[in-house]
Amino acid sequence: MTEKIATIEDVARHAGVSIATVSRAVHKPDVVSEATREKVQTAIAATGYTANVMARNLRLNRSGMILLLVPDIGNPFFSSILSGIEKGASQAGYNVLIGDTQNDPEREATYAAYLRSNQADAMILLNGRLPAPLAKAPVNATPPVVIACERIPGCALPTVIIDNDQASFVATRHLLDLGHTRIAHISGPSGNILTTDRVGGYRRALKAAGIAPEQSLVYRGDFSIDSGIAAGRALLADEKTRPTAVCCASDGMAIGVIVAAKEYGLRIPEDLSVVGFDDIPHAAAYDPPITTVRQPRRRLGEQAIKLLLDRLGSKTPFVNNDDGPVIVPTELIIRQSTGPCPKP
Amino acid sequence: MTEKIATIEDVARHAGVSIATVSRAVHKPDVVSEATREKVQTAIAATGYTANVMARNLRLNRSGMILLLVPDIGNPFFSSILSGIEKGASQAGYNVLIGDTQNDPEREATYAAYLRSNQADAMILLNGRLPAPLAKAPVNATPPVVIACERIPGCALPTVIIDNDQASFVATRHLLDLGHTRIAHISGPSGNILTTDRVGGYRRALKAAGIAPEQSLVYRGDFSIDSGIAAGRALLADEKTRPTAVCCASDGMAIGVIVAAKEYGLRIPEDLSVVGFDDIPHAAAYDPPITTVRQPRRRLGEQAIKLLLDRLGSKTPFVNNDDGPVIVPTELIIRQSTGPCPKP
DNA sequence: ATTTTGAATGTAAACCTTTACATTTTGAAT
DNA sequence: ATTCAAAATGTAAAGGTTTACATTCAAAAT
Repeated sequence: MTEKIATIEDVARHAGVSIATVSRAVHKPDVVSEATREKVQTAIAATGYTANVMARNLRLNRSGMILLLVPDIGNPFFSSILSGIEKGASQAGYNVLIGDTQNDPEREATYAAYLRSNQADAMILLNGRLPAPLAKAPVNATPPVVIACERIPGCALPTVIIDNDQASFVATRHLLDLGHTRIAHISGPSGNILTTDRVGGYRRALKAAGIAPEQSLVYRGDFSIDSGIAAGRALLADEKTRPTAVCCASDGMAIGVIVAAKEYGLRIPEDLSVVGFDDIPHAAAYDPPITTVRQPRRRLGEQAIKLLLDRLGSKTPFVNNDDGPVIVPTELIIRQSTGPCPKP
Repeated sequence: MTEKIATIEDVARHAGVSIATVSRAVHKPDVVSEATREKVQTAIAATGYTANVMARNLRLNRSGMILLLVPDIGNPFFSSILSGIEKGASQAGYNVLIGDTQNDPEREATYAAYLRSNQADAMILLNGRLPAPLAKAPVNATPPVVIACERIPGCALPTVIIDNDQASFVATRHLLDLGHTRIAHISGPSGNILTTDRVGGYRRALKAAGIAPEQSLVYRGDFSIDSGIAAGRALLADEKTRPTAVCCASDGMAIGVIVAAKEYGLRIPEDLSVVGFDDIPHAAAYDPPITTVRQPRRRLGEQAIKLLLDRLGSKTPFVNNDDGPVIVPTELIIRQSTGPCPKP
């Protein structure tokens, strides 16, 4: 039933040459005579031969696989990054294996083991945490790992990120410029470096404007729409203490806040201004279109894979240059979810 | 520098046994004596041994990889399906390699070649098209392939889908029940089976209500928000011929239509009713929340991987049972984007 | 004491490549 | 014709596993 798959030996027999010659005809055509090369080509076509990648990789001691760890593949934020990475990788002859870690350290560890077991040649981390087995590695061992999106403090591995602190600063200042003074911030989950950095930028902007940050105006979410709704309901419940503007760490949460605001009968942006983060496609199509910080997601992915391939190719050790992480610029996209502070 | 990675031989030496015993101690513990098993365990721990998966797979003639072909990883519709598949696969010890084909037949062919070259043990197709190399395969050869989401007409491979015709019928009838008679349909790209089936259900519902389908009320999109905006602008431009309801083949396009409708000053649902398809998370959070056909996406994924693993395990040939494709039920979720037909 | 059995372990082949090295062939230079 | 160099090809090892088969060993049965 299962038709036997042709091996290099079948091709060799068919072409009347040795297996070494077949291999050379394929991989080093210039070292083989014109006539033989053709014989081999014919034989390959005749047998329908495809090299057994597993055997090949075993011999070459590589897997041709790049492992990509993402916290949540369901988040559309990652998909463009991913496609940037995928494109670069496949051009260089690599496949991208996506590991959806769901923020589970155990899953991270499992995937990280792929490096040791030769299932992956390199790894890109989008999840902001060094898997345990890697963290334990000796200092001078530099695993082929690149970090993107979420920097890992104290980790010297090559990194490509945006300046989250600054981006959040700019977003908050946009609201300040519109005259808002009671500005809330809906952050990511605690322990997440994005949370730290973006809350930091928010506070810095307030302080720069001479406003004392209030603890009660910072609310934790998890980047999802639902967490934005919950945060919005809590923040906006009390008419007296209600902020006039909210700065969110994701577009999803911004949408959630707007949903909650509408429940309270608030108009956007007349009664409440809302800023998002990421600029996912749905941000522009929402009602109202959402002012947000655009992340150059595709570029993030492209830079990450570039950094990785450069290092893999050049045998330069996997440590950051002295210049530190690569930082790709963000842009505040002003749409219609933000407006002047309402007069009391 | 690069610390030598321990092989099974190192473990054997360390434990004072043969490599065969090491292998057995790991994979067939019951056939090895208690004492030896412990010696081996100690040796493994001491050497930090991890089996070279490549060598192992070469020997076992498997790759442990399931290839998943999706037309567009950026479409959030796929992510839940994906996570359902991933979960089932990893429980069975498989990895999922995602191939983003971008609807490019060449990329599809490239990925399909992975099956031959032992880079993947099986394949799940979400892209509605049999890659060329597979289509050419002899009739009785049944490659380990499962089809999900988009059925392939005339293809006997195991398939799990929703009843697109019926779902579209129900969505359209919902609008008819509300008194609408001028109902437009925004479809997927031509050549896509989803387009055929959903347009079919739409027409069937109209006919059942005694309404003659109008060609000008069917507009092609590509499932994206932008294509929905374009379709909406075209459909709603002329006040005289404007439909009072639109049935869309994706939530993204429904959102696009609403964006366009608002440009014309139309209120949803008072002036125009809109139905989506898929029930992505953003559908419920939109303003207004969108009436849509919920696809049980996670279940689709789970069923697909189940079908695949069953076949892989049982050596049953990869053809559909006589019962035909597995059909998972859909549900019309009625929200606030649909309402009674406006009185003229 | 000898044979038989069964369990535990070892030996070596096989999986399919790539490639260093050895050998043969070719063609030019003597 | 002979020699030599270069080009083309072949041989065999290596890569790390798993496993069929062979061997050893201890204990039970005779």
